[in-house]
Amino acid sequence: MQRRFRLSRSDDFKRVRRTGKSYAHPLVVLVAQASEQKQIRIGVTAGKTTGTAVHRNRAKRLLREAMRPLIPALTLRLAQDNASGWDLILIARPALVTATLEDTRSALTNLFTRARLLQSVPVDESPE
RNA sequence: CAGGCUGGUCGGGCAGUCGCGGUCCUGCGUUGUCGGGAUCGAGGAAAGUCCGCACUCCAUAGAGCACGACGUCGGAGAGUACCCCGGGGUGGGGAAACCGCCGAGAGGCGCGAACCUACCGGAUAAAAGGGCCACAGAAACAAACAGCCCACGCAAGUGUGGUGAUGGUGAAAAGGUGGUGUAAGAGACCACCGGCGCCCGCAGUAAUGCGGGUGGCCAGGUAACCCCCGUCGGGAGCAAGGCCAAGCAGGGGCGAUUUCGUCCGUGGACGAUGGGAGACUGCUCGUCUCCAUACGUGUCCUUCCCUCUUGUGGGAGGGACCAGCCCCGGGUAGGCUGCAUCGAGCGGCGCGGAGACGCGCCGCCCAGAGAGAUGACUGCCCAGGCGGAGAAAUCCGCUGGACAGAAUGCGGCUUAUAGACCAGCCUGAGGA
Repeated sequence: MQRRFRLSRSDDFKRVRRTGKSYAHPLVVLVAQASEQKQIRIGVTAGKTTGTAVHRNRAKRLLREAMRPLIPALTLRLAQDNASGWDLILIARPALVTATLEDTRSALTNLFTRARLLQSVPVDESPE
């Protein structure tokens, strides 16, 4: 996931977490808020409860790697609906440390479907 | 071969696909949140933050006190970092890391290799003091419970005195054995042994060791108690610090009161015209937006209540507007820098040294984010583990890699760590 898709400013994080709408999953929590900018920006977070620095890094890398192939679908839908952009925050939960890439990806598609950012799940994956 | 000790090394490898960050180069009818290429991209502990140094800011005439840390000897690090003086050096001074490294000594401990020593300054000891020593015990540094002895009080018994030999207590009760001596005893005295101090000699750079002489000095321990002696020590930290700097607030300045028409009527509304400011836009034109001097009993919008001619008036509340631009200093958000290689730097070879390490030559340039890059998947292989087959070599299957993630740099320490390898040494057993 390239840096240009990332949410990086501290103020943005605060704003989204305060006013955005959140969706929970055992592995990860999604917080979403519409923005004026015509693009998707994603912030990835792992708190102290996730574990040590190694575990936090592992969780964030897993989320970014799982997120990467989903970005084209999200931006496509953005173009179709001519809708506003979205600022998203993904918050890792402790169980994510032991999860595989496949687990993480299905968790994300599940969350995006529930948040109505994706219309249907991709072909060979199903939300749990 | 088994068990053990010490030191060191490594801590998965290769290939492919997809992906991320830095640096450099490069392409363009498209200058991009663009495309292409090259190259580099975590650790031995990156961790804990227990310390030292560099670096930065603050404080600081000099000296001392207080407080804190440390304490066998020699060496390496290092005559380095750093400080001082000077125009100029072959100049002067000179470190540190909560006991780090090498070697030695002393004490302790283990069969031994080894290991440990805040148990290595001082308790009369280069020189001076204070405190404390639980329980038990008569008494813990001054002392007489029992016992022993003598004298006196007639005696039994008791009291006064002497005694540290005997008993008991205790971690510890004043060096041990034998003798002399004595009322009984005691280093009170003597011989030998042990300890301590002093003197001399020898060995060693030294700590210290050995030998001789000498002093009855032998009345303890504790300085991770105060204290004394010696040495060292300003404080805070990269969120240090430096530069730039939206917005808001502050200070200063510039800033348009045009004309005509219509309507209500001492002033306004609307339209036109001209004027001012900003944006598009670097400039001209043009277009668009805003402004009309005004913090007032202002204008506009709106909610509720009363009046009630359903329109007006009054009251209470809410919202919007009354420009814009320029300059100034301080400075918030934010940005840039510090910050990524030229250093007590790393690697190789040679030489010197017992070693820490030093010298010489050659080569190298080696991560750098700021919501934080170094990852994911697949295949093959490898150390190791488990199971099976086999007399064995070996083969087959399954499994399989810990602790852990840079954030100013370097150094010391501590802690975590699956497993593997190498070297030296010790003990025991067996063989030649």
